[in-house]
Amino acid sequence: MREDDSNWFSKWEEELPSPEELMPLSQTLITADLAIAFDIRYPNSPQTPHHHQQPPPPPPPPHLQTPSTQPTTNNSSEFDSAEMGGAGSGDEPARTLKRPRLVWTPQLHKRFVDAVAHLGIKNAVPKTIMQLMSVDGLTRENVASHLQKYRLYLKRMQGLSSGGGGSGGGLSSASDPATDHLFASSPVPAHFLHPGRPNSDHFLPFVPVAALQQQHHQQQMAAVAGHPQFQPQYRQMGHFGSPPNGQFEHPFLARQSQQPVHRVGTPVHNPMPSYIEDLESATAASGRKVLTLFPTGDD
DNA sequence: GCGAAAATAT
DNA sequence: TATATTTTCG
Repeated sequence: MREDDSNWFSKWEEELPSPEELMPLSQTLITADLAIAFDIRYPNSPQTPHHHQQPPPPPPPPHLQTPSTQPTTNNSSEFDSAEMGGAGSGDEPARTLKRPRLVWTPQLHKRFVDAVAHLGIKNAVPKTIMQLMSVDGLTRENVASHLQKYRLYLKRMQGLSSGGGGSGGGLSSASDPATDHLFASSPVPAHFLHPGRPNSDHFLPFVPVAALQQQHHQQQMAAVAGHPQFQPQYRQMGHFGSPPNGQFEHPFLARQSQQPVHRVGTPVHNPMPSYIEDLESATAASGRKVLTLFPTGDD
């Protein structure tokens, strides 16, 4: 079991989205103007057949919440510069803006579950979970509300699996596809369901120091427009054992196609994805625009 | 700061 | 309409 401890983090690390995954997000932070100014050009994804071209200039200014209506007219709205005169600085938006709706993607949720599992249901409270998750941009409120839902989900599961046994890998049909899509995407630690059964599990060795220490620095959240959903960037805590001054900040590199799930009458074969653990979803073809977060002063 | 409920957006 | 996420209240 000790080995497990040492391994869990490694495994965890591996699960973390590769830089590539995060890249696209960073790109969005750069506005066209800015990019031009800096002579930066993103190797944007291959031209999608026929779709609305990627939004022109993703509004850099941390504003957000694009009205998700009308994907066709990607005209962004008129938010942006000009609007907050009282901000004092004027150009740099204060961190007083409202954050965009957080989208709990399977990955995020997985992290959440992991954190909760590692903490043990007992210590799994919003603040702690949030810290353990080390997800930039995630707020305690976000976690709290998700936790609320998650608990509800667990409760439901208990009820359904209580009488019968669902032992043996046979996942009972406790989860409604429509009800808990997200939750179903990540395995629920068995112990969660048995509070009254101190099995071998909770004893969380230690938590990454990096995760606990308050790093009030510049954290940025990225936003994606189009189908991508809001994906908070995991804080850079990869190696806490690394040199104290090991500050590798790779701004933005190149990243290309992620995996646009174009399921729009495209001649793509659906090999019956047995189980996608990356993204799924797409909430609706309406085209949810996404959100962007920005430096939160505190956390 | 936590948890639950209400409110709101999608 | 139902669901997801946020905001408010105890």
